[in-house]
Amino acid sequence: MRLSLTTWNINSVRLRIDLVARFLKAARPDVLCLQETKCPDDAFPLKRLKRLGYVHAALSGQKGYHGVAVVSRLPFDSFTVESFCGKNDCRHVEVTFGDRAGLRDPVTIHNFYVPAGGDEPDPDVNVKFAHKLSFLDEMRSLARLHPNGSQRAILVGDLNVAPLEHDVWSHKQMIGVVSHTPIECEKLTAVQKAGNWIDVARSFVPEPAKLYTWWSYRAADWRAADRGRRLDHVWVSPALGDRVSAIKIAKDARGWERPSDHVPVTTAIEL
DNA sequence: ATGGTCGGCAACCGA
Repeated sequence: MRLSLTTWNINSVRLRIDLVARFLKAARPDVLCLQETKCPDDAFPLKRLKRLGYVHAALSGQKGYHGVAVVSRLPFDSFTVESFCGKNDCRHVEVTFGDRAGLRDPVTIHNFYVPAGGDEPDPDVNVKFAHKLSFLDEMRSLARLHPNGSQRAILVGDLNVAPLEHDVWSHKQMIGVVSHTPIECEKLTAVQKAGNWIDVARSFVPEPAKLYTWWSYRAADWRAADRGRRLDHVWVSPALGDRVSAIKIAKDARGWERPSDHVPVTTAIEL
């Protein structure tokens, strides 16, 4: 069986439900992982998604800020949420597909929304940056993010860090900008190393090719400037390393009407 | 070097 999975920071799922529908009709992934839903669970547009065939949902939302969700055409066996830094701010949800999806060997999917970290890259004066660094430290030490040799796991989401030199339009000009500072790049890499996670996008498109998933709203012409960053990631455990058959970054979605500043990233995995 | 734009929700906060 082939599982296709999309991660997308939607920046308000209610405002952009028509764009979600447009994407799902065209791409038909089995699983959609959303971040920044900005939507309490009881207001999540489930009916619309069900009509599109996504009848299973794992929601962790709240009013106004943050929020993550996994919607799926396949049933999952379980879902849980993890809290970080002593806050319940809806930045993680995890689902496991197994028997109910017809899988003998289960697969766990972690969907993350890492704190953006504010503007000032100094944890002593900026509590948001301190929170981001602590969040990454907690991710690194969380045992459930250390899949063992045979465990099949996927970690996706808006990790709000562009860790490699060519994950930003200008390494030199971005080195002091939150999302690409050395300390957060090191901490995200430490999360990846601690869990032996494979960076799927970079295994298909190695450096020095530029690769972005986000373009700022603040550019007069985002396409012409092309000052992007790779903030959205798909990682797989070693057991799935040679089973990823494709990855696609849907850059065209950035040009849709009233778009999110992030675009969908879709992976296909042979299970 | 600076300021530039969004969305939620009703004054700013978070991105």
